[in-house]
Amino acid sequence: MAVTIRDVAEQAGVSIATASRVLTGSKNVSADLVARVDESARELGYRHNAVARALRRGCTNTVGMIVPEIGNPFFPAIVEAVERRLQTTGRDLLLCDSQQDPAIEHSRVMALVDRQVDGLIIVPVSATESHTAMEKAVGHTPIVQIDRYVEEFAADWVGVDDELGISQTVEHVASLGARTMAMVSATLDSSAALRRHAGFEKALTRLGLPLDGPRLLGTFRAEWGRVAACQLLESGSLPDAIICGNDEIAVGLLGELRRNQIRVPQDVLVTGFDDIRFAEMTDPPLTTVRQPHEQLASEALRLLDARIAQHDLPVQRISVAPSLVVRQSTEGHA
Amino acid sequence: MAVTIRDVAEQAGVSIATASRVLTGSKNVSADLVARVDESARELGYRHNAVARALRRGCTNTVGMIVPEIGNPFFPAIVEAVERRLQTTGRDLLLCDSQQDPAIEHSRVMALVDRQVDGLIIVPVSATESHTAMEKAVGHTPIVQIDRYVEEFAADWVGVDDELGISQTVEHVASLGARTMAMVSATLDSSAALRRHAGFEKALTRLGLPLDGPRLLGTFRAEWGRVAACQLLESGSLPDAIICGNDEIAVGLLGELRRNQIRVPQDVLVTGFDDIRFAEMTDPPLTTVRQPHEQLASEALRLLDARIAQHDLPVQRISVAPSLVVRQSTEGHA
DNA sequence: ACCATTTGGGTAAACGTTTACCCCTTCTCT
DNA sequence: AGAGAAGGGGTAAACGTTTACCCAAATGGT
Repeated sequence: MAVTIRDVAEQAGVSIATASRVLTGSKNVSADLVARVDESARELGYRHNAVARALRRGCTNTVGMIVPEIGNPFFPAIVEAVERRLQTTGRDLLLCDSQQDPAIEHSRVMALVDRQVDGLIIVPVSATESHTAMEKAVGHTPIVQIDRYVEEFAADWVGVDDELGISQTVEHVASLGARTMAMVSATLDSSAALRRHAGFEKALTRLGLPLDGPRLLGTFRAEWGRVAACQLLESGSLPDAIICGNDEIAVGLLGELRRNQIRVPQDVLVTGFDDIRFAEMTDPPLTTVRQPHEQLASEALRLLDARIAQHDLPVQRISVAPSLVVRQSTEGHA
Repeated sequence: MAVTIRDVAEQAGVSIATASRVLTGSKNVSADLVARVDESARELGYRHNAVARALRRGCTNTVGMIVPEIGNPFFPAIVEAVERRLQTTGRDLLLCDSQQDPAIEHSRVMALVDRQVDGLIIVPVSATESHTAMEKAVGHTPIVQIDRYVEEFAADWVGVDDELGISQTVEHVASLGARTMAMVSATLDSSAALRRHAGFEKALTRLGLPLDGPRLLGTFRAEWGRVAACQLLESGSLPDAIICGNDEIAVGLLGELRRNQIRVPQDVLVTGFDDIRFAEMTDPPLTTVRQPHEQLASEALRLLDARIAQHDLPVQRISVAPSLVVRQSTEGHA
């Protein structure tokens, strides 16, 4: 069987309490006992039992995280940043994939609550349907939303200013002479889709550009970008620019355009959102909106830790400014 | 405070033992008590404490997983498959990123062991240096390696047959008339890099093709693919085909070739490995070797569960056959 | 009608820690 | 030298479950 603190104490000839004190690095224990206990622990290969400790201490040193789809490269980027940051404080990450399904999301939230995670970082699937899961969780554990948020529910959030991000792309392509624009994005379930869509409309209005261009709303996946490209092509006339809701869509769309001998940026400008790892490797490299993963992760954990320290803090919504990354999918138009 | 089983028992007017029996669905408890307890639990919003349960039962219903780099899209694909499969058995995933560093990997392994995970799924960073971490873990918890393995160490493994996969690409391009081939891959630290390299050499030998082509070994990242492309271009003469160690490398390489007006597949054939999500979206779409994620994940869990059930099972190494996916990066050569 | 068996449910121990509380030394200060 | 403080270390309770063990009642068979 596994060696416990009792074995260590016995071997060192001290009480369990003393062994514990040594092993947790408490003061008030004489140097020779520290040596004896440490020695015994080393000899026996003692490892503390985190489960027992968690039960006693009432804190698991674990943070739960739920993302809609690990396969979408934007989320691993966030997960990676969060995980790295957690490691520096000796905590681990319990990761769940809600598979874009509010019901699964709900069950994952409860599972993490049951596991007594110290806090929860969630990218809610839906702006409306993720409501109940959040509500349930919030009574049990500190929670912060990242990237997306749910409507009409007061919980911390940190994310990029989606409206601003999209405006930047719209203004950018407008400055290059684009007047007619299509948007290809996801259906308006998530806050991300909603805000990006809203940003698109507002920017067009502000610039006095026509509002009657196509709005193709599907999912945040490349396959949808491909399908949407087909639809645009079938409609007969291409707009001056296609603003995509994220990079994955743009990638799929670029592929389909290429297959149809449409040249980007000469025939149409294309932009994405997220600046995923492959955005600079597409053909042509994709103009997009960069999300600062590290900053998002660190802000999220800052918020979470603040709330862990004090549960009844006022709700904060931190939106960080994204930055436009201009690449060839909009350059060299002239 | 949180509501415990004691509260439920009190409210239902039964002993804690009975409440527990009801809530864990044991037999031997009368129908009306079941009703009373369930009712109380519902009323009070009782959730069992998984930490306490784990301590008592000696099993956490948690599986740990360590990958070298979540950012590399191949790993999220595996993680996603594993996680989905775990959900069906009510278990959760404790995910760690070893950041390609054996030292970090070692500390993550121990952290997961401390947390009493029921089992460990690991993609070892290095074929040699991950040895100590594995050795330590194996005494504590069932463990299965996935994708990569460590040398000279008997632990379960499931992965794709790397040599076979690479052979398929080599034979494929050879059948298209390629005689000189370069390999662009990662340094031979990991079993994946090793086996793919070996497969490359063996295939060339078997086919009687020249063995003196360039072997550029760096990392499994796109940036390295880009740099390697530069080196190949500077060397003056391009080979007939470039066999890449994974898709990420191929993506970076394709980008750089394009920038230099090298046409693929007309001027050179290019292949990848993994069939990541974006392999069919590159320009041109990438011929590659598909890894069956779902199958790998399910085999890994099967192995793990078998070993959880019985620790002293004979070690198994399951290699599944990969399949070549031919796309335009090698087609239309003629 | 009596014994043997089953069924239902309570008592308490156990899982491996941490820590409040207490006691005994050993200082330090007057 | 005596009182008080401080340091060191042991005892035992607690964290929230599950479950072995036990006893009482009910059931069934003769």
